Amino acid sequence: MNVDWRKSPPLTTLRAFEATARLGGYSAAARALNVTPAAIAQQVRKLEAEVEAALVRREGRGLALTEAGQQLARPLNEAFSQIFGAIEDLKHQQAARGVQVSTTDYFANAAVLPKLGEFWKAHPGVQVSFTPEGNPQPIDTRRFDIVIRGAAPNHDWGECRAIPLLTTKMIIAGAPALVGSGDADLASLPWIADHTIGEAVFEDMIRRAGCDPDAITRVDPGSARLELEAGVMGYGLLAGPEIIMRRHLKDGSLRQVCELSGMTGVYSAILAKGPMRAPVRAFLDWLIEACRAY
Amino acid sequence: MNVDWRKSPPLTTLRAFEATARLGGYSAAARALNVTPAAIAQQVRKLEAEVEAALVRREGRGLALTEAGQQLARPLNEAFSQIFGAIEDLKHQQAARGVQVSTTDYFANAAVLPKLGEFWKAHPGVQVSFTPEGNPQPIDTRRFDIVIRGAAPNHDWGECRAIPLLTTKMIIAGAPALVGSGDADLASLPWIADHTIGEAVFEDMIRRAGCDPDAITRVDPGSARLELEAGVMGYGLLAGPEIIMRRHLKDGSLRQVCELSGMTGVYSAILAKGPMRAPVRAFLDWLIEACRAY
DNA sequence: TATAAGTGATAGTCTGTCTTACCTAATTTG
DNA sequence: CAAATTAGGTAAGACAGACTATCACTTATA
Repeated sequence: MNVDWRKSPPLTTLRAFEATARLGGYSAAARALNVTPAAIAQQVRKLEAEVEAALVRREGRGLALTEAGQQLARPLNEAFSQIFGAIEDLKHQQAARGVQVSTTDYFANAAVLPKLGEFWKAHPGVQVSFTPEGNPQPIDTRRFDIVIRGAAPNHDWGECRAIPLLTTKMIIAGAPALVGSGDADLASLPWIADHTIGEAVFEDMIRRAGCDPDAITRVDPGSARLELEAGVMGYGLLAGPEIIMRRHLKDGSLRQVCELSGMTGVYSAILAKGPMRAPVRAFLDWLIEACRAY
Repeated sequence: MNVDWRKSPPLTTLRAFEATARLGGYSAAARALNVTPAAIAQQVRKLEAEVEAALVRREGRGLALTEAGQQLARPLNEAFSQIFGAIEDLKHQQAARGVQVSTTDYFANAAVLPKLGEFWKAHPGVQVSFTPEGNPQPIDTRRFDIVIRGAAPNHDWGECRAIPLLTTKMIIAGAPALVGSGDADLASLPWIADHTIGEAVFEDMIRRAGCDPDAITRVDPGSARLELEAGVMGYGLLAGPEIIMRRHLKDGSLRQVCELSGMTGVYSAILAKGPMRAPVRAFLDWLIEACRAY
């Protein structure tokens, strides 16, 4: 139906009257709407002036509806119930839907999963679904509430909000068996075609390490998810963010060859602009806090 | 259904979104609600924050609804249509209902009916129903929109609004055949038991005329409606407002004996407090103007 | 009769909506 | 292809309308 609000009374007056009719008095309506009875009385009088009819009549200590009042009260009650119901449905639905997170495998393994138990404990009701994707994969903020990606500090995320989670050095590392204990001759060793941070960044790193991207031997394990494992197994050098190799550096399965000075990676949470659902905010807050520790 | 408005978004945001969804954009919605597009955009964003979901998405030059938006738009549209319809129904019904007027017979005959044609002409759509009642008859502002009654200027109308229509002298008059051409001996003549202004006032008038209400001869024509006619026919003296006898004074069928100085009658329109329907206001305005001429 | 609970009325405060102004993006038109 | 038009985005300030506070008054209930 075509509704022309220009010749309709303010909605607040309708709401006040509806509550008055439903609850049987100004005082009760005032409590329900969290205002003073005087406010309700004013609104109802205003509505009466608008429709040019008496809607309530004083009766003893309370109020009674006039015929016109009863006639108006029923549809108003139904309509407001419908509105309220629609809002509630949407809200619940939003709150119930878990948090959809897209991460790079390695970042999830290195930084998120180890601490995720804490989040489960703190927010038992919130379901978080991870979808590991390659770092260069396009960012779909329609499907995902949060997309975690690594990039250079000055990366332009376009339309989206980007919240920096942690900064990591970029390093070159390899299995001890490959790189030995001292300085290694990087140009002579094979490189794992590390895709964790993107191809362009990878080539930049190789140049910064003093090698020619086109001249080196590249080893591609076939899947991005196997690159780190391939590095640990000694199939080649790994170039990438320190954070994703940290565990292996610690337990000795990888050894850092050099640090690419003047180069840092930033992992950010990418979100669509606009409102944020409560569970998303909860997870994001936790994520920011969790990453601060690294 | 029990609606708790304390955890529901402001209705203005819902109205703004509903219009946006129905009309397909902020600009169109703004035109419909008679505000600027910026106002609509703000309201919709506020609603999005409230329900924690994106409702609209920019698409080219215009907008498109998200899934959540579509889900919310349908019930809102229905509900607002219902509200709007209920208001419209009530308003039309109010406007269509004619004006119910209760008058005293004589006042209607003397002051209202002669000019009523003007009102018909000026307001062809408005139906006015007159219910002649005796002046002392109780005033029922529930059944009547306007009650016209005569009384002393200081009369207390209680709960109601009283709008003075015209002031009239109180006089004593009789048929020429009864009172002759000079001064008449009032005490010796019969009096019509004039009820047009009320019994108490009638007795007061007789005293003011120098007679004892208990000593005079009273002629009661049986019905208040016949009193004036009885006076014209010479059955007795009439005491009452000048206005209701004026026509007869003019055409010579009645002759004024004396004027009760210090006594005036006021005919007033009595209305219930509260809002006034448009046709009622129209008639009242006309009535006030019409009475000013007397 | 006292007390509590409700409505009626009004003046002043204040919150929230709206406007203004300027911007960018996408379409249409000369 | 540039100019014009139409749409939405954002921020600051103006303004209206809703609300509060407080009075008086009425009607139930103990």
